[in-house]
Amino acid sequence: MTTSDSAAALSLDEELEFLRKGCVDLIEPADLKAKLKRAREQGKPLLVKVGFDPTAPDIHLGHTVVIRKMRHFQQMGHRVVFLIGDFTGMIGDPSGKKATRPALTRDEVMANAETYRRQIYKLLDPVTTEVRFNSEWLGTLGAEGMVRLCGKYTLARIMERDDFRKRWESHQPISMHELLYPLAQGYDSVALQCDVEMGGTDQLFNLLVGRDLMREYGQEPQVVLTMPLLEGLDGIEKMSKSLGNYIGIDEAPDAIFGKVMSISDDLMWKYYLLSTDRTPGQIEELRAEVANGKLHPMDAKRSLAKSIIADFHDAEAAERAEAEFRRIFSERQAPTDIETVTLEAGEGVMAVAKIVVAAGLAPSNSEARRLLEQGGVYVDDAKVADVKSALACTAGKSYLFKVGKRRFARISFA
RNA sequence: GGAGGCGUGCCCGAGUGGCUAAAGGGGGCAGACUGUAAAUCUGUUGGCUUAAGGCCUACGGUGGUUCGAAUCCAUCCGCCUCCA
Repeated sequence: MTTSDSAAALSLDEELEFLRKGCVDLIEPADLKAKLKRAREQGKPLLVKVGFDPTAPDIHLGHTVVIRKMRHFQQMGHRVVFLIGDFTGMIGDPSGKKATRPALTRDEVMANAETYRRQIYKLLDPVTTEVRFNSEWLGTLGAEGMVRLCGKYTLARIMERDDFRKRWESHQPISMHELLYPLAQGYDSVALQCDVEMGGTDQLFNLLVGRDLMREYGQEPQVVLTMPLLEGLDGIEKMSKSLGNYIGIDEAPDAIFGKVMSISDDLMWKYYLLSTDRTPGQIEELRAEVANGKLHPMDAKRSLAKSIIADFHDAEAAERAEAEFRRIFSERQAPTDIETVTLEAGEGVMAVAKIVVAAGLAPSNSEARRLLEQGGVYVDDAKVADVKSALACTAGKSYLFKVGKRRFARISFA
């Protein structure tokens, strides 16, 4: 995206400022400065690590907050390790409530890694990004190694972690292996001899354990940097695939545009801050323009949507998505590309409700009837509110169906 | 090893024999309005049906008591708490 020779152009303090922009925790700023200074003097880039779950290769906008920060480090000429936690993933995730997930096979892990690569290179530089797997060192650690590792830490310190403590106090179960999770993650930093580890703010504890363990192993402790968690489309819960409130990096431009437009006006500013490269100053300017009426909030949101699409696709796709959105929602016209559904022709007529279901525009007859009753069904631009309506279904007949706000289909009988 | 508690629809959570497809909230969907799939308000939210009635499925699993069970009993499974 941006040139990576900019490091040379910045002073040490400017580089530090650039890298810490947007972060929540930085432990410790002085340590980072010292590391950056040494990197310059010795011409040896820093090693920056971020861990990812091997089972969920669908990257969404929430993940890109920290990935974007990884890119910032790359732009400053540092080394970035995209660590796939294939070993820790096999143990099980502490935050997961349900049963331990089945261990992934080697092939599955590799396939997921490929998916990750394809997605992260939309933001990261493929040449300087190193993809690693923590089974590389954790898998060969063995029971003895694990016991030794446990010996480096105490239960009291593990229990300092907020969610463990709360679960303990409210008598929620904590499995033994969950206690091992922070240690395993921390050991990753030891194995890689990281200079910096990043993650969401919810990762603060785990990242700090890495710092402690590195000291225990006689290494210089890593710098810890956390990024804010991005709320999902609902504006309340953190963005996640399981909650369905996410924008996937792989989604079609039209879908991304619509989803961005659906966030609240308030939330838009946080997306600007964490999902674009605009500076805080530029964002404040936009905000002021909206506040004093010079800029319509919808236009500000449009720009945001385009910026995000341009990152994951390209500027042209962003323009097309915007035009399509205007068509469908502002002008209430049918989209340009409408899926054609061909149904088997019959004698006589077919109930509209049945057609809606047959075309996959509603999951059940009851739901179709409800939609009709609520005035959500249009056939050839005319509202059909009568539940009993029917249409000729002889061969050659064709209708344009609109169900709800965004489901369209051309239905033809053959 | 012992004692006790819990398991309800997408989620949370009422409900202790019929009036319960099951209160209430969240989420979803639809409509109005609009500046957008913002905000707000309203409606709706198991399935099938010849749409009027009616039928089927559902309150962890399985059996049972009863004219009738989410509600009572037995048993199994899962989860939790306390004592050791």
